Amino acid sequence: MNISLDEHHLWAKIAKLYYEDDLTQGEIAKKLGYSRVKIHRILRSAKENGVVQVLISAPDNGAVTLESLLIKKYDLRDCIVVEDNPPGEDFYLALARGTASWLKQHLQPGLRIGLGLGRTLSYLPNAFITEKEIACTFTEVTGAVSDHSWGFESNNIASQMAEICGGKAELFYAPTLVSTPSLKEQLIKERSIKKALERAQSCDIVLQSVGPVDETAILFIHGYVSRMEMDELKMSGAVGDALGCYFDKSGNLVPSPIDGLMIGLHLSELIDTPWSVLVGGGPEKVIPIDAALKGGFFNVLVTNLKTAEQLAGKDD
Amino acid sequence: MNISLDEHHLWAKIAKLYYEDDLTQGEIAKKLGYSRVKIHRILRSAKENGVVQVLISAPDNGAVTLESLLIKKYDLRDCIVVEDNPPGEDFYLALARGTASWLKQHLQPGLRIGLGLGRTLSYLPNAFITEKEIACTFTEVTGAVSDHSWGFESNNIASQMAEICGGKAELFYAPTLVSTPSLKEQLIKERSIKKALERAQSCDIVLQSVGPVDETAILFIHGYVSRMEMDELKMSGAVGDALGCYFDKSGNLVPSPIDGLMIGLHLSELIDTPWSVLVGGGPEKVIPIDAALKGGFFNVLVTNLKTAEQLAGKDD
DNA sequence: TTGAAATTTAAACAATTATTCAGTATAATC
DNA sequence: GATTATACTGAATAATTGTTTAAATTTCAA
Repeated sequence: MNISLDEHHLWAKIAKLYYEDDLTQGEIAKKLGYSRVKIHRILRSAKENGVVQVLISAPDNGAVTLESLLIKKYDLRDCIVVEDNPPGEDFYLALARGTASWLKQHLQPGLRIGLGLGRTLSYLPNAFITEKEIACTFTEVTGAVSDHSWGFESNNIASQMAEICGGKAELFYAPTLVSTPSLKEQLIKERSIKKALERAQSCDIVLQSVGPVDETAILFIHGYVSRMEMDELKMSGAVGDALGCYFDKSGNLVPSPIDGLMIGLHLSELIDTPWSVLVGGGPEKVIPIDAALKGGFFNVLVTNLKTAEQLAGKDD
Repeated sequence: MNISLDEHHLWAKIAKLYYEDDLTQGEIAKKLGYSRVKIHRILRSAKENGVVQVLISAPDNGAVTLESLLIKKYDLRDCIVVEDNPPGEDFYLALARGTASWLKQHLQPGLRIGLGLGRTLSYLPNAFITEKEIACTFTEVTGAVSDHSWGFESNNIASQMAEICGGKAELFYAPTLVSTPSLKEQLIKERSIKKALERAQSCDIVLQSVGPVDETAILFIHGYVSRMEMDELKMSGAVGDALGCYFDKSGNLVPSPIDGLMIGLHLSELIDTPWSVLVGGGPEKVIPIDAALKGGFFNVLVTNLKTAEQLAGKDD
């Protein structure tokens, strides 16, 4: 079936009346003497054949395009792509600003916002400003990292955020990792820990990052995972972790020695969270982020342009 | 009120989800966590602020643009703009093809199509082809021009068209003009003429051209109007005629000596015709066409690019 | 602080748009 | 020439979009 010039002409004329002169399909039909359905079909053909094109132009077009692409690719609820920055403070700050701006849109009195672990998240309070107070609760979803050498206290994030908002903070009084499974078993039976876990599970929003399975991994740096264990994890296909849970490149959870030692929300529990926000970017995070999103653990992504491009480009 | 970058960003993202990914406003709202109305407002803002633009591109864009412009300017039901041609056969043929193509779209069994006077219309049968027969009636709406020196018989148009369609022709057995008003009075009392006039009045479609008030006017050339009469008409503001009725540049009818002598449909009766098609083009016709359309006598225009441009450009 | 005006919101409603469906016509195949 | 696909049409219906309304919230001036 080929399309005549006359047909194109008619499509364009009707498209102009519809899109430019804002007549309704019914008005056009009555005017030109066609049926309403026919006008509708003509408009559809016009769109399908490229006579009508919709152009969306934003100042930061690249970012927007990637956002919508990634929303589609990973079936996300939302995606925020921030500008690139050289590695360092500014890089994290940009991600934090993106996260803060998203968060501000979604904060409502009474909501519980869960905060996970990660360097990126620690910048959040610096980027977060509110005009008005919102009575929200900021909750730690994992035990605290005992070693404070990162330059921040995990406690502080929840407390700081609560302070800025005029809301309250719920801290998780337990270590992130314990040394034996039996100790974990005992701990999670403790009333206070149980409560903390329940609070974590009932968050409306959870913010969390992911880490790679290599020497830069925080758990490795802090000695929670030995090199041998990490090699084993790699062998079994693990490409990243979040909340201390490892997963392979397809997003399937991979068993790890840490599983029995981690105190806090389990990654698989994020699936029930209305908003689970993955914040992160950088070359080493591309594969972990891709995997985590494929696993469906997160439904919102905050990342930077470069990372977004690489995620968009991955086509396996 | 100024618009922030963030706002643009949000508009663009939502516009992309709506226009490119074909999500409904409701789906977007549920996904992103806004209300449906908010998404609607965002989309409207995006359109209003030029973030969303609709581009309509046809091979013959100029013609289409003029068509929609003239439809708006003169509140037409339809408008067809054909390509330019040097004065002569091809010029008329192009107009005839345009008219024929429009007519073909609108022919339906049982319709009565009225044919007026004019050189342009005489080319119609040459340009008209149908695949299938349509039982239409082609009717002459004025008396015949007695002098056949134009190279065609007015009778022939209706007959030829009827033949092509497999429909029937209704001829108007009377002269276009008589020499005294009393003769006209007597004639239009005649049963056969009365019938012919009734037929003309009950047309679903009437095709007609307009003429200028100058030495090129057919009525002048054939001696129906003297130079003196024409000068008088000009003095009283007449800029053109159709069906032997003169009108000024605003489309108001101007009394003329011919009014009492013309046998046929009166221009003012066209206002009740569902489709009254003005076919014509050329530099000398610009003012008459503009005037006739302002008078509301026609609701469809078939013309050529150049003429359309000049009509579009007239802004008085 | 108070209270009037302006804005914003979500639900209900109205209008428009999109799809389905059944009937008709046309083309292709046997 | 009969028969099956294929394509087109418009009425009916379903879905979506747009507008109104009235209540809630915020803003601003006194």
